[in-house]
Parts: sequence; structure tokens; C-alpha cells
Amino acid sequence: MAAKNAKISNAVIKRLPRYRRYLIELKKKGVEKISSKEFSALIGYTASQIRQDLNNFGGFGQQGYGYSVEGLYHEISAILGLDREYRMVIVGAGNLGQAIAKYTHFHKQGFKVWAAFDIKPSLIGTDLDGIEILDHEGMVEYVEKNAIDIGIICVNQDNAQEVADKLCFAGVKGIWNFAPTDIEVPSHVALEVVHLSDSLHSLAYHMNDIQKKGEKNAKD
Amino acid sequence: MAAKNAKISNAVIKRLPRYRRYLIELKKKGVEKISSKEFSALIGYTASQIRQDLNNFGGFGQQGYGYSVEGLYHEISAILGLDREYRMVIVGAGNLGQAIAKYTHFHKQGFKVWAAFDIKPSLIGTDLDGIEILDHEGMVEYVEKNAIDIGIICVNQDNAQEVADKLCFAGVKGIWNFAPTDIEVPSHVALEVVHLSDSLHSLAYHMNDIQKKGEKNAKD
DNA sequence: TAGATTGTTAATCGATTAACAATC
DNA sequence: TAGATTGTTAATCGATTAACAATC
Repeated sequence: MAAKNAKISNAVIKRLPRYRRYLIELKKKGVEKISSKEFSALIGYTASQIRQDLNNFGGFGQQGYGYSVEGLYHEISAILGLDREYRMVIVGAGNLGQAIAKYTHFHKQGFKVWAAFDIKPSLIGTDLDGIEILDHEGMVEYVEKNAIDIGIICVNQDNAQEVADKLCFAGVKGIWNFAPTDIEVPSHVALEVVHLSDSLHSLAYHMNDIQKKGEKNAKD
Repeated sequence: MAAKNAKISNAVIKRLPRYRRYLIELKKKGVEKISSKEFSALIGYTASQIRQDLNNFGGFGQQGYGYSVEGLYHEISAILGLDREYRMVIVGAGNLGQAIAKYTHFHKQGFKVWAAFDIKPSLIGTDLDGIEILDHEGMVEYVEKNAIDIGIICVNQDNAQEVADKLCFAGVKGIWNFAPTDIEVPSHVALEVVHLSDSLHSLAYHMNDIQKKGEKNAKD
């Protein structure tokens, strides 16, 4: 069965990296095959959903047998586009930008930080574990010349859109936005957002919600 | 209309911080009232969804008028539990832990980092912009004694569950997990996860998807 | 009062789950 | 072959959107 052509819902895409993580664990343990039922017990999605999700891309399983762990791992990696390298730049070399530059986890997976950019003279010229911090003035030229794929936005809220515009103009294919604001990009550029504040606020809600329920049950 | 009691779906909760951000912007601009239709044009949700979302918690609007920006901001802040302070500790003072410790954005919103913990002797005793790095051995006692609300997990994958267990044992009400793995917590503890790798993989997928569509259209 | 806009019910849409025929 | 498990269609569930009566 060949891969389907219909639009895949974002809910499905968001689950793929998680499937892949569990497959890595299974590979480490030497597990060679897994049924959707066994996978369900492990990962917490229903067996039906697992089969449904995978069949969006092709028939990777074998009736009466299950799925090859190694095979499925490679299929999902390919679907996500993890079988190649990506060149990234970080814009804004503050605390968060520096942390991401130094985080080796991404590097190992083929996401390479080529340079960081900042406006602050005291930062320009210094390096972060081998990654140079350059003057933001040269960013567009650098991105063009080095065919950078992804721009990581770690500047503050007020400059995020401007930086995004420049990155898109310079030709990045994707933007990873950490600034606590919403930005707009042309439709040919992919956008992924990490809103840390929003995440923390959501946590606060759930903490208070649990608290409230506890008090209510105590009263009943 | 009093606040409803039914279970609010997570999709609604995830939108609340975003409503709040736009309300802050409106306040800054001196806007005093907004209709669901105007809000829709701004934030990109349908007017119907906005009214539906807000009415999960109460009737905050006024027929024929709209919503008070200031009033709605306070209501949503209260719903999220942002009208109080939270005490947090960071476990794992590596790059990411340090970045979060130094990130003043959270501090301003009432989320205070009280201390960071690590196992590495070279880090213990040093400080991050006024936040001490302490020996992980003393973590449980510290969390209990200081009534810490939130534990932020920035250790590596292999130690994440163990750290979570300790934090829960010590009595935190919420856990914010940055380790690239899934962890389990008791039902009386809230859990919010930030999977940076998953987010990056999702970005890679969308980049490749856009690329593929472009090639396909070129062929047609 | 007339116009505007909410709060809420009903309709639609999409995503998840269940069922089962196909097949290894 | 018999048993197991997929791939896929059908049923259900939940979330979003549309419609409109209530009311400021």
C-alpha cells in the first residue's frame, strides 16, 4: 500500500514524534516486533488510533504479525523528514538562545546550529560551545549564503515579527518561535511555536482545578 | 450567570492564555471594550468560539455592548489562577535549567524560582542571577520546608521519572517537564510537558510537507 | 424604542473508537 | 490450515460553527 495523498490532520502529526520516541526505546531493549495492541498498552493511545494514524501514510504492518520496530522507526523518521540534516540559526543570544545553542540533543538528531545573532555589542564575537555570536546586521546575508533551513526566534516580544520577516526574506523554510507573541509568516514557510508562558499558565489552571475539586469532595 | 461546574475541555484551557495576551495588548492601547466579532478579527478564532469559550466560566459580556477589556482580563487571569504567587524550584541546572532560572518573564508574572538543584559538584554553591544552585540531596527537605508549588524538571531523560517521584513525594502541586521523555505523576499533581524535540520534529514535517506540495504543483 | 451583541441551543464537522473483512 | 492482527469502513463522540431568542 502506497502512502496516501490526503491532508493529514495536525493531531496525527503531533503524535508521530511520540511514536518515534517509544520505538527508539523498544529498539534499545532489542524488541523486534510489536502489535498495535501491545503498542497501545505502552504508549497510551488506543490500538485503533495507532493503526488509523499509521495508515495515513501507508500499510507498514503485516496481518497476523504486527509491525517491525526497526521498520516502523525508519518509516516515521522519514515521514518527519529526520533522514537529513537541517541548518539552523538562533536570533537573540540571551538566556534562552544560549541554552538552545548549547543543547546537544538537537545536534545529535541532525539539527545543527550554524550561528547565533544578537544586537548587543558585548555578546558579538563571543562563542557558545563553538557557535559564534554574530552581529544581527549580517543575518540576512549569512542565511542566504549558507542556505540556512530554520530560524529560531529567541528575541523579545517587540522584535519577533521583524526578525521573522527578515528570516523569511532571507529564505528560511521554517521558523521556530520562542518569543511570547504570535507572529505571521508567508504560507511557504512552516511555523512552530513554543509559548512557555502559555504552558505555565495552563499548568497553573490545572493545579487550581485539582485543588478546587479536592475541596469540593471534602465538603460532600 | 455564575461559573459553570462541568468539566472544561483542554482545548478551551489552552486558548485562555492566548485570550489573555491579546487583552493585555488591548489594554496597552487603551481599548476599553471589545465585541466577540472584533476580537475574532484580531485573534483569529471565530466569534462563536470566543463566546462559547467564555461562557464555560460565566457570562462576562453584556448584550448589545460586548466585553469590558479590563474586566475580561481580570476574569481570565483569575480563572488561570494568575492572581497569586507560585514558588518554583528547578531540578537540573544545565543549560536549559539555567536559562529558565534567568528568564525574568515568569518572575514578573508571579512565578518565582526559589532555588535550583543539581548533582554536579562544580555547580553546587554557585548562583544564577541570585538563584542558588543547591545539592540535589537536600531537594525534598527544601521543597517541604518552603512549601514549593511547582517543580521544573530539566534533568536528562534517564533521571526524569525519579526526580518527578521525589518532587511529588515532597508535595509539589504541579510539575513542568522539559525532559524529552514521558513521566507519570499522581492524579493530585498537575503535569505540563514541553517536548522541545517533538516540537522541532513537527516543524521538520511541515517544512517537508510544504516543499512536497510545491514540487507537486510545479509538476501539475 | 431600535440596534447591537450576547448567551445558548441546534447543526455541522472532524477526530476517535469500534467492528470486521482481508490476509499474512 | 487456524490464529492473529492488520487495514479499512462504519459508528460514536466531542469540538466547532451557525442560528437565533434574550436582553442590554
